[in-house]
Amino acid sequence: MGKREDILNATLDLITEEGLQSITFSKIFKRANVGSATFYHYFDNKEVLVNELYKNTSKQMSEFVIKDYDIAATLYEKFRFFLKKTADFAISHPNELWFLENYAHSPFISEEIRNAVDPTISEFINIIAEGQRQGIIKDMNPVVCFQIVGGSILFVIRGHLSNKYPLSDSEIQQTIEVCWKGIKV
Amino acid sequence: MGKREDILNATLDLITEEGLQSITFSKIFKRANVGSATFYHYFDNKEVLVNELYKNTSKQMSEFVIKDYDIAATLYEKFRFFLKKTADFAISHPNELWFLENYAHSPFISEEIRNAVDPTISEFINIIAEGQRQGIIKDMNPVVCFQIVGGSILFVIRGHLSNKYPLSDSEIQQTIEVCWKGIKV
Amino acid sequence: MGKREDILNATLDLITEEGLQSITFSKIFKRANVGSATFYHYFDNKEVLVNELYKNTSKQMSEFVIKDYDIAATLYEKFRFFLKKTADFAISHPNELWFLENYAHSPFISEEIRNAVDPTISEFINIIAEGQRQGIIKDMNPVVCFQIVGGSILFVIRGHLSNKYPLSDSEIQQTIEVCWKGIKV
Amino acid sequence: MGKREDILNATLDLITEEGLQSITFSKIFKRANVGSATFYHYFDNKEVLVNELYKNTSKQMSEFVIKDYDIAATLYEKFRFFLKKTADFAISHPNELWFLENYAHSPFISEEIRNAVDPTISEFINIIAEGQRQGIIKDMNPVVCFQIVGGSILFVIRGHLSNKYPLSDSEIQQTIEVCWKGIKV
DNA sequence: GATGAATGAGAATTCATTCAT
DNA sequence: GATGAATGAATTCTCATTCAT
Repeated sequence: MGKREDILNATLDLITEEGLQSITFSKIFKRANVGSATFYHYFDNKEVLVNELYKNTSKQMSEFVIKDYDIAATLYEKFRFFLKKTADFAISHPNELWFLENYAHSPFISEEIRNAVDPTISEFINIIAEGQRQGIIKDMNPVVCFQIVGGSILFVIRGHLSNKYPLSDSEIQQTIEVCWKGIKV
Repeated sequence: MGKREDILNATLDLITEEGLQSITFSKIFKRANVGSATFYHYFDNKEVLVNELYKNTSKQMSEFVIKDYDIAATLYEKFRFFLKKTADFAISHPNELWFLENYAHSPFISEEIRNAVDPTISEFINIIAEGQRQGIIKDMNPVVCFQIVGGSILFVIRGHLSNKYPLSDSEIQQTIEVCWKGIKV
Repeated sequence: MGKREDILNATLDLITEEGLQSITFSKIFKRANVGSATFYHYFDNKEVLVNELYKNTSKQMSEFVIKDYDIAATLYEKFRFFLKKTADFAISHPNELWFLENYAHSPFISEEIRNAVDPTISEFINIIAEGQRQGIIKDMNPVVCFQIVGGSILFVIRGHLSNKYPLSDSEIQQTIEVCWKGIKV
Repeated sequence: MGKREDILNATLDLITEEGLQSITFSKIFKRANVGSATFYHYFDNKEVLVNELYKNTSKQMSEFVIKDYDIAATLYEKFRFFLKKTADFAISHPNELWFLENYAHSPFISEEIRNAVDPTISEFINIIAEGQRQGIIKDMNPVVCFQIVGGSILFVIRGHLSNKYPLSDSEIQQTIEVCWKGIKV
């Protein structure tokens, strides 16, 4: 495992423990067991680090969600699959989720990276569009539709992570049902 | 208008203009026309300022949403009202919204303030519970239900604010319809 | 009891509790229950306060030591009296003592006040000079002689106050004996 | 010579030149030719610096006094030696002396450092105890005895440094004689 | 006489970044 | 490739003092 990974891991760990605001480079150096100059060997500056981390974490989430995706499943099953896997990731990786949500708006994240097309999301949006073509899902901007169902599932997890309520699998299933019922014709 | 207000206003203005990351105290002092020590006369430190601002902004949103609330309206109308007003606030106050979402997770915000009960949200949750009692809305944890519909509407706005798509009133109405259809029996 | 006294008392109290270095005016204002401007009504600035305190405390010590002075006593008895009373004051007013010792060297104390003649000390030095005239005490600069015996007694108390050793009356008597034996012919 | 030494030296120089009260960090940085952050690389904060300086200065005095100590000398000669060297140090290093006396009582100096055993003082106290064993010096707590003679010599120097009187070698010899006569049997 | 909000100069401290090794 | 001592500009925060009431 290289120093570069150490730095990225240490940064996410620290975000987890102390919150985004209070992170300093020297904390990262100490945590990653890395000299300060070593950092600059791998990352030109803070911005580059954060962008890299954002890319990494995005990819991690994307790959987690798409894993075990059954291309032969029905449209409804695929829809359920995406939301369920998203919920699973959010619950098991709360800090990654939180980092992604916060930094997506940050001036640090370059336009290019923020707008990069995520293949998993693309596939999900394709599924929605396909559903619309088949007359199963309501006609609307499929990206808006994606935001509707994505927002629902993520906010339900958020509420749970903020200790507003316990969350069992049945609530998650319920949420997915609500989403499906809402958007279907 | 006292210096304390000046400081709070200047801070929010600066967040609006420059984003959260780049704000420094000296910028606040200059903007508020206030000596540095004056700041510390009113706020013990940065944390206190941010908490105060969070309380203020929460209240602002809460009051914006509840304004013109018609207690005599039907349950469906009330539901639509809350989501529409939330969307209106989000669109017209993007920086306030972003500040609230980001800082809600920050270690700066005290547990006490984070968990404070918002009367507008309470009323919305009550409406949901009332709908359930009347057999109009599906039986589920009303707070979870609130997160579902709130997440939908806010994510739709977010997507718009991130330039993913233009947003006309008809998309907002559509979103509200999806929410209602999803949760009703 | 006037505000002026309150300020002086509060200042000495704070020196006692927190040490000289860490005293600030706002602490004094709070402790004395006095507005900041009230302070400046009585004392032009910090220097004046410290000088006033120095004068006050000097006088307090001086009056404590001279109290019950028996002008009819023998020279030896008078000598013992001064040293014993000095020791008594030092033990019972450690903070006053410490303030006097530290600030005597401070640039804050004006030359005028630092060099002001203390009547009690004058009387003690007179006693020494008288002893020399009578051929009882060794011939030397009486002020130097005063420093010798004063230094002895105060350092013995200091050592005690610094917890180097317990101190009973017999050690004090012993110290006085040493002083007397040292300077007598 | 490292930066750490530079900082300590600059601090002592400044105390010597300007007195304790007026020292600021930026003066130290300039004098030591050191960036501000460099200071914090070596010393966690002001307190640590002052403690370190206290240790250094203590050691300096200790080494000055013990220098040229003749272990073969008679007890009386040793006694004279310690007092004479103490006086020499006090006269030639008034600021160091004053720093030691003032800061010994300061809350800045940690208990541990304040109570550290000085080998030169230990040796002096041993000499006193040895004199008592030989029946030359009066029986009393040797530490008290040390304070008696130390206080005498230091107060005599103090009086001189405060411009109360000129001081030639003969007054110092006289003072040492008084001390010896006072404590011997 | 008494007040305390307001101040700005300046203090201590932190930070991202560089450079010689 | 790896290091960490060194940096100075920037930042947070303090302080003695003033002024309008």
